[in-house]
Amino acid sequence: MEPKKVRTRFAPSPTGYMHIGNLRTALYTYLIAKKNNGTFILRIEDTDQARYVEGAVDIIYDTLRKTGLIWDEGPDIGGPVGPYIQSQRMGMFKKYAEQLVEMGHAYYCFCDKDRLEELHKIQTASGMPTKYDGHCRNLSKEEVQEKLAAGIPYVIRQKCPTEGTTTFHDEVFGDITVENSVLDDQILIKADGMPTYNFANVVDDHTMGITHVIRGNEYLSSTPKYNLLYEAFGWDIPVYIHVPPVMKDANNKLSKRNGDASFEDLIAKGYLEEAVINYIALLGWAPKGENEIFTLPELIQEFDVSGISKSPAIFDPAKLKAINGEYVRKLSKEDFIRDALPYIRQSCKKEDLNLDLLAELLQPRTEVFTDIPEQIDFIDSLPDYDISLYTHKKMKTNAESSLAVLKEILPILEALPDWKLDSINAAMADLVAKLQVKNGYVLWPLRVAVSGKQFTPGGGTEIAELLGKDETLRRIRIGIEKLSQ
RNA sequence: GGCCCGUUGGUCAAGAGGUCAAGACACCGCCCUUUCACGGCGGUAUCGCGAGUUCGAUUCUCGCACGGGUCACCA
Repeated sequence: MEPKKVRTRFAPSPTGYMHIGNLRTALYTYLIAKKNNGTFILRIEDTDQARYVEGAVDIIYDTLRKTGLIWDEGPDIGGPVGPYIQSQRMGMFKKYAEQLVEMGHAYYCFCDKDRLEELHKIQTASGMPTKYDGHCRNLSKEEVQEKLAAGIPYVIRQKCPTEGTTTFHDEVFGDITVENSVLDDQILIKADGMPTYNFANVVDDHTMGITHVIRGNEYLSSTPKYNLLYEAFGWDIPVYIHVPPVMKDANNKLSKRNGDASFEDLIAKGYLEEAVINYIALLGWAPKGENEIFTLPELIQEFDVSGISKSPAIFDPAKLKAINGEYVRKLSKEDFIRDALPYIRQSCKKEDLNLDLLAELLQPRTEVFTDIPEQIDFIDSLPDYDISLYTHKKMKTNAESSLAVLKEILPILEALPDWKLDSINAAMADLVAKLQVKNGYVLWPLRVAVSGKQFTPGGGTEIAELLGKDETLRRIRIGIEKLSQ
């Protein structure tokens, strides 16, 4: 039998932000489609008007576009099985539900909310499982007609078998079997005539030809009921791929409510889209080989459902940072400068800044762009430092030796005709040779004097070039003054 | 509480009935080096517990513990 062309769908609710778990689901959904030369579909599930948020759909579009998860069919571009916005598909569901009633797989229920609440209370109090008690399950056709005619509000419920078991297969979790007796006769069509999510989802997935359903494993427990629906209609059951949640810590999911970072937040914090995608791919999925750094096209090659983990994965900011660092280092110098400039300007306003040189110093030392401002906060003005910085055991320097060295350096640099890194380096090398000391004996005091810091991107000579001759000399004089006191 | 699912280092995780139980991040040490970082080399650290099957279980089975999910006219 010719296998059906793979069609997957990402079906988010427009809630106003894209959280990491959701984005990962979108990624896996995309990868499974592309891996199989299939179609990746975007469907917006906006039927909960109460939760509707202005602009939320745009956030979904933006995020998917920025991360490269480009959909082949969707609300904005259409496709053969539209509409792709659930609220525009409302007309079709009731007729499917009525068909189910006729076939004996669903029934009208006239129970009002008070009765249901009462039932729930009793069941909870007596420790019984809370489920619909089947009150309207066996109404005769006449009774139903009568109530319908009388205009009594009703819902349509799924008629689940009460005996036996239902088994379904999941690509991640394997075969799962449940007792039919625990299945609730869930509502398919609400009193307002609209479908519940559970029903709409099944009908939408089928009518859109979805072959692989990728979703969070919180849906694992409702899957048997979905399958009963597919079977009742005689539809093909999709391949299920349930993915475990992304956690903040051992006990809590990553969520906006806990104040955890959304995709947008991470980008705002200076992370690169590619790095975020690469990292979240690794959260709950392991590649076959030892490499962990993959671009999106490489992920398509590498991804395999068998590598998806069954257990939850804790989001580790340290690892994300490390991976981001890899991507920052891979950037071309031009791209690095473009992305880093706003962060550079946060703490360095100097006009005639040698961006080229600064970028070379900064790029290997930057894991996240937000590291940058603090690294270069000494450029605009010399920090007020303590002379203890001049003491470095390994360099064999102290305040006294540094003072002597700075006094040697000052006239040499004052006399230096062209202020270029090479000539500064050469001048310092000459001094080192003349004094017959180690490089650091001369260069450590220089760095401290020009930066006022212990750790800087690049060494004293690079900083000297960056600062320019006048400022460098000024700072060396300040150093001499500090050390002379 | 019923049902379902899960449990390999601090984190992500590979793994197979017999392995010195991969790799990455983090951490530590060394090298490189004018500091830090980058890069290179090395190190510490893991199979939840108890039975059973077996010559041998981390791997298979069953209990237990712990954690998660689900039990809406929400999605």
